[in-house]
Order: sequence, then C-alpha cells, then structure tokens
Amino acid sequence: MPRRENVSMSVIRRLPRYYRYLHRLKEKGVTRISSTELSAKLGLTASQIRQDLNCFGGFGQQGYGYIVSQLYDAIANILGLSNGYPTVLFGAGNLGRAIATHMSFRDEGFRLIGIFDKSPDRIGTRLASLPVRDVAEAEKFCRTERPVMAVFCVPPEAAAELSAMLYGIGIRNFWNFSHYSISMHYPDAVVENVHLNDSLMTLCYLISDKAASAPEK
Amino acid sequence: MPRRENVSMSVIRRLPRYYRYLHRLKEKGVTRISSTELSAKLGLTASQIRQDLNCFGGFGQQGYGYIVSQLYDAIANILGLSNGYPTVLFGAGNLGRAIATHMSFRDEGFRLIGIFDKSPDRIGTRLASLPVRDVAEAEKFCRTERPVMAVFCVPPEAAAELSAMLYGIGIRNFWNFSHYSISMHYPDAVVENVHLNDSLMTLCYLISDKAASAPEK
DNA sequence: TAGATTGTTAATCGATTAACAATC
DNA sequence: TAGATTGTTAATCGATTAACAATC
Repeated sequence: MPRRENVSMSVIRRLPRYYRYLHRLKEKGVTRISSTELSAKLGLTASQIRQDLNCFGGFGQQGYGYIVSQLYDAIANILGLSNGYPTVLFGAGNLGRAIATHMSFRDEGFRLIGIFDKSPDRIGTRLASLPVRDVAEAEKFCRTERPVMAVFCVPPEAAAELSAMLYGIGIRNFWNFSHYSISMHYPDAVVENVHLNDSLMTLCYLISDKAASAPEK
Repeated sequence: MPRRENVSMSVIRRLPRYYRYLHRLKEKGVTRISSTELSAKLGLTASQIRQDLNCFGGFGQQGYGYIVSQLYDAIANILGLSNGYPTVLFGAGNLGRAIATHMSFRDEGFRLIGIFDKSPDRIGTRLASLPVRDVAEAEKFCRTERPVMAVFCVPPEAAAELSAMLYGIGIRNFWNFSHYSISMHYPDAVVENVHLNDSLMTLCYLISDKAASAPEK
C-alpha cells in the first residue's frame, strides 16, 4: 500500500461505501468494474473515485478497469478490517443492546470482549454471547484484557467518568454515542462520534427548508 | 429569518451542535456569549461561527455578543424543531426499539405516531407508548394518518419495498438506518442516512492508520 | 468616548471536477 | 494497432480563515 499521507476524512468516509458496493458486486458474480460504472451506481464522479483510490495506490488497469475481488480485498486491507481490535461496550440499555447484537463487530475490524452496565437488572444477563458485567469491575477487566477500543452507549456523565478511567489505563479509541465530547478532553484520542439526535435535527431542518422553498400547492 | 439561500450541509450539520451547547449554557444560567468563547468550547474558529449564523440572519450585537436564550430560540426556529412532523417507524428489532425509546422525537421536530413490524412476536407489544402494528396495515394507516417522515430500522430488502409503497402514497422524508439507497431510487426524497457499519469501519481505519504512522515503541 | 465584538468582505486553503497523456 | 480506461496533473469550485470596518 504505497502513498497514503494525510488522506482527508472525506475520502476515508467514502471507503466503506465502496467496500459495501463491491461486496454486492462480488455476490452478483461481477468480476470487473470501471470507475465510470461505479460512479453511476454510487452517485459520484468517476474522477473522484479514481482520485480517492489513488490515495492508497494504483489498483486498476488502464484500458480495463478494476478487478472487483482485488479492489474489495485492497479496501478491506486499507480499512484494517482484519485487525479484530478487542472492544468493550458500556451501557446495555436499548441502544447498547442494539449495537451489541446488530453489529457484526468482527466484519468491521473489531472483536467484542466485554459488556458493562451499572443497573442490577441488567448485570448477569447475556447479550451477544457475553455476560453483562458490573461496570465496577470494568477497570480490573480492562487492565487484564487490554481492549483497544471502547463503545459508549451511556449518558454523558457516565461517559465523562468512563473516559477518564479508560484513558488513564491507556485506551485511546472510542466509538461515542453519548453527547460527552471525548476529543475536547483528550485531544490525542481517536473518536468516532455518532450523534443520533443531531442527525434527526438535521433531517428536521431539511424537511422544514424544503417546505419553505416550495411554498405553493 | 432573512438570508438562507443554499446553505451548505457543513453549516447545517453544525447547527445541532450549537443548539446543544446553548442548551447547556442556558441550564448553567449563562446569559451572554461571544463567538470567541463559543468557538473555544466547540473547537471551531470564531470566524466560522459568525459566518454560519449569518447564513440565517444577524443574531448578535456588536460589542456585546449573543444573548444565549435568544440564539437558542433562533436556532430551534431555523431547524424547525416545533414542527412535530408526524412520523412512522418500521422495524421493532433491537435498533428500532432503541430509536423509539431513546429518542425524544418531540424535542427534535417529530412526533412518533406509528410503529410497524412484520414479526408476530412483536406485533401487539407496546413500545414508546404505542402499539407495534402489523406492517401489512401500514399502507392503510399511512393513508389515513398521513405521516410526513418514515424511519427505517429494517433490512435493505424491506426498506426497498417500504420506500416504494411510502413514496407511492406521497411520503418524501426518510431517516434511513438501512443500507438501501433511497436517494438513488427516489431523487426528490429527503433522506438522512445513518450507517453505523460505515461509522465503525471508519473508526477501524483511523485506529489502523494511527498505529501505522506511529510505529516505534 | 473607548473597548469589544459583530457582520461582512477578501484571502487562503482544500476538495472536487475536468482533461489528457500513459498504457493495458 | 485501435479502443478503453486508468493514473495524474491542472482548473474549478466551495468552504474555512483572516481581516477589518461598522456599531453597540
């Protein structure tokens, strides 16, 4: 994998889309695809796709295009999906349960090894083939099991406490569903935020705006 | 609300963050804030914040700053949060349940009026003070209740079917957690996608990339 | 009035698109 | 060889940052 110097977030966020689409193509038995075909299917420009891929190396063949399975594997490799980073999840409420069961962490580069909650009702139950543990045991567990990433499906106050503890024992990567701003407090942490409320408000804006700009009828 | 012509998505996606932070300030009893203070707290530049807000009008006062409650209300108004758009949700699995219970749709511009699932185990149960209905009744329900937005917490095949049906009866707005590409099939639909798998893969890239660029030790 | 901070214009930076030479 | 399509450079477009005049 040559090149790859400060690739922009815009490019990185498109990689999973390429990856998903190539997966479908593979399933359909398509072996070869050109940037033009890809662009039509994904609603991007061919130029952009070639530009994006060339951040990481030349995966195509002039006059021919890209070999689907080869490009698919290359992107999996770029994303690091075979790493299986050991992961702990905090919060076994509705969202935590959805994340734990819905996500096949394994296919996306992670391996769920521990789930924690503070509620006695939940502690001891099983979820995604794992026991839900008392969050009080989390520090001890993490010191021995050494997870690399933590998922936060907890309220902001809990996220504040937990990130302090986890940062303290060396965890630097977070998938954050809470509204606590981890990156603000730990600038060297790698944080991927998912703010569902923000997403919903954005949609509300778009709907309201459309209604405002198309007033008649 | 003056101005507002083709405001960019980058600006729109920052509005909920401003809104959330202003909410916290209000709670803390802060009445006044300058763009410089705001920028420090949010990790943006003061310039950007002023630029963003001025897409919608002049909410500040020279030499003074912004009145917290006034700006808060203005943003709520810009986002259209008081619209209470009637909304239906499809899929009462783990994710659907999380969305239905976790989200206070009301605070974010929507009003959940119907939940649908195809599984007999789930039909008839209650969720977020609503009965889970048979998806077979969805069309009839929507024809009479006229929801404005639909949430998809279903697999892609179901999303394909449902979007055809819903588009057919006039629904044009979607909060899409599935990997079915609504906008590709219905270009005039307003779609907010949430792709959790993509988010996770992006995080995997960032972790792998960090590891690669800081090799020693 | 003096100090502060906005609103807004101009400069910079980065990302996307277009074009085309290289080459399979 | 001719046709096709990449890799890559150059041109355009848009978003962010800087600067400063307006004004509270």
